[in-house]
Parts: sequence; C-alpha cells; structure tokens
Amino acid sequence: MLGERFVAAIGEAFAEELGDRRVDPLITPSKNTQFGDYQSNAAMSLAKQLKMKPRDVAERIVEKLDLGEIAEPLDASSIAGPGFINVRLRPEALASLVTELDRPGLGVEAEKQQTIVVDVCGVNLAKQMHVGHLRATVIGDAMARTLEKRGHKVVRQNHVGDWGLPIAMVTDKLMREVSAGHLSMDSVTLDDLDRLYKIAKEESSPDAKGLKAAERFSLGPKVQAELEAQVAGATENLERAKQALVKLQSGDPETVAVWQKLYDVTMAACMDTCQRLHTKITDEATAGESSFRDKLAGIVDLLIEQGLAEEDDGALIVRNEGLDPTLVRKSDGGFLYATTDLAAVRKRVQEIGADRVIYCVDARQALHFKQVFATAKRAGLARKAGAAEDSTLEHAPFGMVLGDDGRPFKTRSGENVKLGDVIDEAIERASTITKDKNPELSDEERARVAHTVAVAALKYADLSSDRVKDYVFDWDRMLAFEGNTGPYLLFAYVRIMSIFRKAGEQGLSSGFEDAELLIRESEEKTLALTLLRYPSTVAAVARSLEPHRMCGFLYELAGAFSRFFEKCQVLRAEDESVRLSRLRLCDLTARVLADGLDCLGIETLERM
RNA sequence: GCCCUGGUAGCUCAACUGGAUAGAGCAGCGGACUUCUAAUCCGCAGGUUGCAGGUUCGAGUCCUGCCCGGGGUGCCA
Repeated sequence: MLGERFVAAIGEAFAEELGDRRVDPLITPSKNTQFGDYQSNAAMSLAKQLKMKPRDVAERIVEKLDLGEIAEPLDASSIAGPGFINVRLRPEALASLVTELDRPGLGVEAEKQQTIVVDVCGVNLAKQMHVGHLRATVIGDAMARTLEKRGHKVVRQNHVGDWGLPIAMVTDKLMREVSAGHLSMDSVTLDDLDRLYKIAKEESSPDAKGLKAAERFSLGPKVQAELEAQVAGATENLERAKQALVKLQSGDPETVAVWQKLYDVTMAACMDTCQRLHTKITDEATAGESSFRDKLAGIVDLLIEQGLAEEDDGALIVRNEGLDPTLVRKSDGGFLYATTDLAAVRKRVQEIGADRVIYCVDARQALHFKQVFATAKRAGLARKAGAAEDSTLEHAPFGMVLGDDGRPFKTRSGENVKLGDVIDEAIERASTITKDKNPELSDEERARVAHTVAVAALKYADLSSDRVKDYVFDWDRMLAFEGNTGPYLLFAYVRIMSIFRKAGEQGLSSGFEDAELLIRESEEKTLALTLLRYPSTVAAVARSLEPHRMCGFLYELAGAFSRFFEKCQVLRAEDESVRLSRLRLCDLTARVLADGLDCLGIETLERM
C-alpha cells in the first residue's frame, strides 16, 4: 500500500527522466523507532542513476507524495541523512493493515505454482543416522514446508545410499556372519548392521601405508608380518565384496534377499526417526541409488552420443569449464555417484516435472554438485520436454555440527553420535526441566510436553543459525528458555493459550474475532508492526532457502509479545473495547507463531 | 598447488543481501513477581567486524592482496 504511493510519487516526480519505468520504492521497516515505522531508500539509488543529489531527489518525491490517511504528514524533517524518507503510520492505518493480515493464510502470498523437488535426509544403508542427517532432514523438511506454504507442489526425495561397493561389502559380511551362526537373519538390528559395516570396512582396507612405514622404519619382522597378513586379508575381503556387488547387480536371489533385509531394517529405523522428529518425510519420499541402477548405462551412452564424455586413463570423464573433470565411469566399467546423480536429475526434472530441484546436502559436496549440475545441463537432463529453459538446480549446503571443543560432534570414543540417542537425551532433559518448572502436569501430559519441547529445541537449534556455517551443539543453550530458542517460542505461544483458557473460565472468550483493533500503547504498536512482517519473511525464506530468517522473525515476534504481555493487561484491560482488541491481537499473534513454527516443522503446545 | 567456505562483544549467534549510532542471548553487575505461566521483563557494562588497500553519498556486506581456521580436489559414496 505504502509502496504503491511511493511508486506513484516517484513516477510523477521524475516522469521526464524515467518515462513509464517502474521504480522499486525500497520500503523497509525502520530499524530504529525514533526515525519512524517505515522508510524508503529509493532516493539514494535513484540519485545514482540520475546523477543528482540524493536529498534533492528525496525532496521531489516528498513533494509529490500523497500518503493522506495512511501516515502522519511529511515535512522537511522526514528526509534524513543522505535521503531516507521516514514514514510514521497513523494508528488507524496500522490497525487496518493488521486487520487485513488477519485472514486465512495470514497474508502469505501464493506464487505461480511450481513443482519443486527437495532432496532430504540422505541416509545410508547399514548406518545409524547421526547429527549430519539431522541437518539434512530438519533443514530440508523446513524448506519443503515453507515452499508448500507458498503454494508450490513439493516432492521430497530421500536419495538413500543403498547401492555400490560399501553396501555389497556389508551384505557379504552379514551373509558370512549369519552362516557362521553369529547372527540370525530374522532378528538383525540396525546396531548390528552398523557394527558390521565398520568391521567390514576395516577388514577390506589394506593398510598399505602402515606396511610401507613398517618397512621404512624397520619396526621388526613381527610387526611387518602382521601388516602383511592384514593387507593380504583385506585384499581378499575386498575381492569378495566386489563379487558380492556383481551378484547384487545381476540380481542373484540370495544376495538380493540379504540386501533387502539391510534395506528394510535401515529404512524402518529412518522412518521412525523422521516421525519422532515430526517431519513430513515418509516412505513415498524414498528414491534410493539402487532405483537408478538400470539407468546408469543409458546415461553414460547419452553422454558419449552427445560427445560430452571422453576417455582418459581408461576412465570416462566429462570436462566442464572451470571445474575439475567429472568421472562418470571407472576404468573397470563401474559407475560412480555422479552417474547416479545425473540419472536422479533426469528423473526429477523429466518424470516428476520439477521446475526447481533443491539439494539439502552437506557443504562438502559442493564441488560434486557443481559438476553434476553443469554436466546435467549440457546433456539436456535438466530440461523438461518442450520447456524453453533448464529447470533450476540448487545446492543448499549446510555446515557441520561441532562439539563444545570446536571439533566435529562425536562421542568420547570418537564415534558418530546416534541421532536416536540425541533425541532420547533431549526428551529426558526436557522432562526433567518440565517437572521442575511445572510440577502440576500429569505424567502423561508431561511426557507429551517433554517430547514436543525436546524436538522443538533440537530442531530450532539446527535451524536458527546460518545454514552454511558450522554450529556448536550445546544442550543447555538449546533447552534454555532465554534467548533465541525453541522453548522460548513455545512458551510465548503457551502464554497466549493461557490467556484464552482464563478468558474461557471468566466467560470472556467470545466476540473478539471481529473486534476493532486499537493500537495505542507502544508495545501494541511494536507487536502490530512485527506481525506485518510475516508474509515477507515466508517469502524471504522460500527465496533464500534460509530458515534461520524465520527463526529470527519468530524470536522478535515472541519478544514483542512478551513485552506486550508484561505491559498490557488483556483480561483486566480498562474497558471492553480494549480487552477485545487485545484478545484479537493475542489470537493473531498465536496463529502467526504457530504458522511460522509450522514452516519449521515445529509443533506448538497448549500448556508446558 | 588449485577450488569452495568461514573469521563480528569473554562465549554462542544475528544484522532484512549496499543504508542511519553493528544487534540479541549467555556469562558479570543492578532492578521488577499478593498479577493473564517470573520458563518472563527492564536497565548498566562490554566492538579497530582477521589485516591492508580500493569502489561511493554510505561497506560487517562488493573488488584486490595478504593472515588464520574448516572442507574439497578422476577411478569410495
């Protein structure tokens, strides 16, 4: 609304210079309330284009500007600094803007609908999920939810690492363990598989470096003999794994059955974790590497046909300008993960019909994705049939989770911390805190509250800092109720619910839905101005794929509400009209909080 | 070597993508509960934004060069 008036004024003031060109009025909320509520920074950018003094430009805009009933009258003092134009809304105008926000959808605008594939989760067979998967799951799901909020059709894809030599290795190991009577195929657990994976990997990695070192430093015949035996054994194991891979690829029933067991056990655990984390990642999202196994040769043939692939040292590579070559086929004829990802691009764009494909994957894969995207585009795999342009392929990278020592988050013995254990501990800690803070809750309700608070704390900690940076994992901070945390936001919501519960008891809970908003106190004004930022925040997250922006907004909203809560009595307001206005403001705040948290995949609570 | 990242208060993080005096929380100090959940709120103190140049009305943000950390770098995924 404000923007339109500025556009009109700018158009009028500079009709000669600009013609019909529409100029972005660059309206932003003022950072500092002493300047006003909103400001336009258009004069400065315009001055640069027109080679005029910014203040002169601002003056000409202000002369033509008609803000009439919207804002306090402008005068010379409205132009500040190099040419900021400061605007202070009239209370009625602010109230009417907030009233407009108060409708289904909370002002979030639907964009032209796109089909968007989001690559999430990224688990591997026979491996426990760890904190790295937490990020791919939680951030990916949050991006997906936010895009859905903007009206897009979002398809989550869980690109499970369920194929290739390492998997064949575990499959082989499991078969041997079962036939040796160490394990029963029926009762095998993910913990077993995780253990076997590590052993198998160890057993198949020849310690060539160690052997060389032993020779060089003359560590003695015994050490050398041991190492020689290790190398021989590893070489043999590796050979057997390769054979297992061949069997798997050729569909040998016995091998495939064991592989299926690995798959089922792993995915059951993965789905359980995704559910505990309250994500919308389900079985349908699964599209493992194995599902592309029959497409890889075709992809490579296509690259050869198009003259993109060339042989180098026995391997097949694609050279892309400015990038290291992409290896698409090994000299032994095997395919690589780049090949699989190329097949996945084709499926996502040409079968699913994605206009945009987003990979929520570890930042270490940055080069890999650059290579895959460049190759896919040149090969035409990223273009829908009949489309004029390639679909957008984006890597949304994220950093590592660190321990308080600044090193990757691991257990004392150096193992990855299992995600299931992390969730368990979060719940336990949340339960203890909840018992302490609110002893009145029944055991049943406390258990529910503890789960919701724990998951909120865990996810929020992961979402609230800049995605690409590493972050430090800290139980006390994420579960604290001070600062930018999940529990703090839930608490703000709970306080509102509490008001409505009390209102119900006193028979005051009706009639506020259409109440006239009276924005009088400064806390009410700040709360109202903050609420108005919700739609643009959703848009910013959808564009930038940075959920921490939503976190920042929600934290400010919760803070604005807390200050309002301290200062402005709701149920004991001075008169009925004020009470109804405040009830409506509370209700709207609650819905915006809940909707914003929903973008992040975080549930709210009635009590805590 | 080359490429990608990051460096902001003692600590953990922001800064709406070039806007006004760089903001929060923790830790420290000082206030506010007979009250709608004090799991909160208010105040004080804390800064050469790694360093040096450059671009312009204006730089934590952009460009160049250094310094430090993390990661990646053709036959693992």
